[in-house]
Amino acid sequence: MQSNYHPASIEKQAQQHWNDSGAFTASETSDKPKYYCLSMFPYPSGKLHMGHVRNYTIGDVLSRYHRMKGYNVMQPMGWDAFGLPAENAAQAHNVPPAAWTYDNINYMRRQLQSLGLGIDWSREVTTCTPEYYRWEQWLFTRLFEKGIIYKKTSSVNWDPEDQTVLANEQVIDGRGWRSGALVEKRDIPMYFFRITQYADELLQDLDTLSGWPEQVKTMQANWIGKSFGVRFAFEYSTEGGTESLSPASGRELGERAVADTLSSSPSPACGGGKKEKLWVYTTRADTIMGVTFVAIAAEHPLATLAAANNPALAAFIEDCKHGGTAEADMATMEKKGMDTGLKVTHPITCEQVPVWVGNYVLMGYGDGAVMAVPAHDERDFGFAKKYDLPIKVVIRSEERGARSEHPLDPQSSILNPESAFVDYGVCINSGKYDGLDYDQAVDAIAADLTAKDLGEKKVQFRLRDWGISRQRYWGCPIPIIHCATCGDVPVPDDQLPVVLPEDVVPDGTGSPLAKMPQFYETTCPKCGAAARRETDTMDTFVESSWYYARYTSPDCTTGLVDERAKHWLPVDQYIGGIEHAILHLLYARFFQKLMRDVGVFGEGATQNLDEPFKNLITQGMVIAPTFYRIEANGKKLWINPAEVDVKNDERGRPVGATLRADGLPVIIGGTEKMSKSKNNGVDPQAIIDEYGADTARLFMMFAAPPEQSLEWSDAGVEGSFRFLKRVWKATHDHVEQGVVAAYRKGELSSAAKAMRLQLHQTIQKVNDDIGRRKTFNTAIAANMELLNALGKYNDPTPSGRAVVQETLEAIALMLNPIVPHTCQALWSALRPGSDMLDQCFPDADQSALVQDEIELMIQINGKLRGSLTVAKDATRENIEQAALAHEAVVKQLAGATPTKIIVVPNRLINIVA
RNA sequence: GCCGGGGUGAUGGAACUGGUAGACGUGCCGGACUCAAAAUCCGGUGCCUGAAAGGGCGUGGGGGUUCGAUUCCCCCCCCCGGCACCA
Repeated sequence: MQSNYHPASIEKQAQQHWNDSGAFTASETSDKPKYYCLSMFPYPSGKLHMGHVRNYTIGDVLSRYHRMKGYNVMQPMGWDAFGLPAENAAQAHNVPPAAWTYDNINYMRRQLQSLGLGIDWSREVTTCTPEYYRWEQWLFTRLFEKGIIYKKTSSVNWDPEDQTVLANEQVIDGRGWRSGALVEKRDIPMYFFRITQYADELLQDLDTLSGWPEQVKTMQANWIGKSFGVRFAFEYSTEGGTESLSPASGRELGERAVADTLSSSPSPACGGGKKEKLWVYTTRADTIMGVTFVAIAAEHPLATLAAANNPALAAFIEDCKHGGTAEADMATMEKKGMDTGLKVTHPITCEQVPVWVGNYVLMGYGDGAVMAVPAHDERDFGFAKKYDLPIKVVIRSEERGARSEHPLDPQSSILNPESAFVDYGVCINSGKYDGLDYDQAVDAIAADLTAKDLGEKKVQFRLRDWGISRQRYWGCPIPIIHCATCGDVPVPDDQLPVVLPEDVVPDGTGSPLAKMPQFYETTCPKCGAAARRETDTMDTFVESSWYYARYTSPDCTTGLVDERAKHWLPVDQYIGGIEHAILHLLYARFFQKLMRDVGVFGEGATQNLDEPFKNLITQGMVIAPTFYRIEANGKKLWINPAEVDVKNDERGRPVGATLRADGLPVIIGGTEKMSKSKNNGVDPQAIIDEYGADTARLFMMFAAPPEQSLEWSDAGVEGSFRFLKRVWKATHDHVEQGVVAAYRKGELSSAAKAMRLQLHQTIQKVNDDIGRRKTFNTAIAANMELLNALGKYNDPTPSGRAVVQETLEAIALMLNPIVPHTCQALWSALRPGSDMLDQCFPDADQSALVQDEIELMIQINGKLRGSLTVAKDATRENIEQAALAHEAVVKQLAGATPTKIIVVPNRLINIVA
């Protein structure tokens, strides 16, 4: 064994050995229980970043731990290879996205391999290859035929200068990121996945995911947003103009045709005559008597109607079309509105209520119109204040006589309301509903609306259908052919895949495929006439929604997956960034259900295949300090931490920083997510080259638990490297002393017994930390403590050395999932001729854990005053007596009699005086 | 704006079910080794007070429940993630 720790040669040798032995090739024929461990696959952006290293190290630690626990482990890897960055890079470097992407993949694969991950590379999938996306297209055609995929128009960000559709990310302060032109909303036809049809199942099945973090389930449940409310209509008479409300202007309404949103029917409700209906949805029907206006979206057909003879309104509606489509922008922008001049009839009071257009009303949610109750809704309140609309209070706080702190509550003595009273309470100023609580009022009002045929209780979801059409080149072609006579025809199986040409360099204007007759000119599969192929591609979220299934059958040419899917699915452990908590994870869950229902997994194979991911870890970000200088033009010049020296004061506090190149000061910024824009990224490759992959892995696992953000620290990396050197040296020094024989029971000194007690306590803790808690940082800390204790334990006798051997072997085994190269070598030294790949993870020796005495803390009035060592089986009386006789207790009590003594077994005694 | 998460020494973090706050690492201080430095090893290190023993304070801020609160409840501040076309 070499006396010094040389990671470069150790790691090369270990990786060679793992490759040669095919150690990580997963087989379906093993008789061990399966463990499918999946990390979110990377986008091939160029090179690995620290977030990847963290993600894949967590996956590898769990894979190797379970392998050592007797599982048949499958850990695959692949590439989420379609996407926008490839098109941007293509434009910047004049190289086709395909070539750029494949180059990146080849470079990043080598980087991943140098991390020593136990990956089955024979299962690698790349989403931009026809072998992969062929099955995505196949599934698309099946879903299209089932009606799960449908077409409707939807709003996109339109850059009028570049004549192209922009992603939300490409819209900055309402302008196109390249052109700087004001972005407009534009309605175009798109294909949608009917995810709302699965809303209830997606919500309910969250309860079955006991291995998911609560926060992720909460976020998904809120995203799906099931609400119980009332959908009802305000009526109004039309004096001409309804004929302009053709169904076509009801685009965006999705399932409900405009005829339903603005339906005509004779109504007996408030006066006779032919009436139109303006539908709204509310979860607060109990406040219906407080409605003082109705707000509709700018795109609402009624707004279009009202604007026909109203140029000011038309201009306002036009103005609402500027700005991006992102919900965060919509929700944070200034609330603006304009009176349409139209009045509608309140369905209960029959009063006339004004209709306003509000820029905050979303056309894509519900009916695109809302009832406004300024007294009891914050947004309506602000709007009413701004435009001086009436505020009618119809709810007071529930407890009679209780003094509310809200000025809008009649029971309050406070005046000048500055916010709405949004709590639930009891109806007032509401005629026959006075005195009813929320549930009673909603029941009564819904019943009255139903009787008038003007509404009913309704369950509504916040979740919207998933639009997947993208007017981009570098994506999976949508397998549809447009025929003048046959309509939208799905591409037949024998014509799949629709291959994306790979030699295209997009120019940033419009969609390249739409300019390529050789791509879009085709014939209709049904009638044979000349037809046009769809030139939109799919949202790249589609590829990442089913890749986990393809890993089970990566080479299958007869279907999306074959029978191997049933062996491996569901994924036992999924690991990825918290930023995917909603969209990706919801889409993947949706796809699992789609594939199940299409029969991808075979007939009668639905058991256990409702959900794709049994256990989930959402890892935090990798963050690092930032440094910058203010340039002459006032802009910040960000400087990489690697080029900066930080000065600390005598207590270690940073007091300043200088640029190494010129020795002049730089400004210390905040600690933020590693990014190109802040130039605070640390290249994993540099760390691997300098310290080895194991040091990088160890630091990543030690610096923070997986779910928290992880702060990069060069000194911390040094510390991890130091620890590996200490383990190496301890093993080396021991092995150099020669072979040891096993000790016999009963011959151990008390120091040796204490050493073994700590060893087996550590083994127990590490099993719990890795297996149950997934807190690798505390597992590593426990091993550090153990090594520190071993350094102090110095027993050169044969039995003493046997305990050292036992401890060093256990340390190598326990650290193996985290630093596998080093432990592979340590094991060879400790057990010549034996292979770490064949070893099991250690279990604690229960007999070593037996203790005769325990230490109890003594508190007086909850304050720590001393401690007491008692026999393990001491009675409560014995403990109390011993505590009362304790020197510190006698002194503190000063003769007083305790009123109460609390004894918490194995922990403490609290004497209350 | 809405949804979710976080805030503990100089610093990354630990304290798992309400029971010893600060494990382990980093930094810093002191010592050993060295001509010297680096590396390595040993000791110390929450703050205030005290010669010491000890005492007081202390988990973003304010309040509450409890014998006992970093942990549970209410209000507030700040930071981060997501918001449907970044992945």
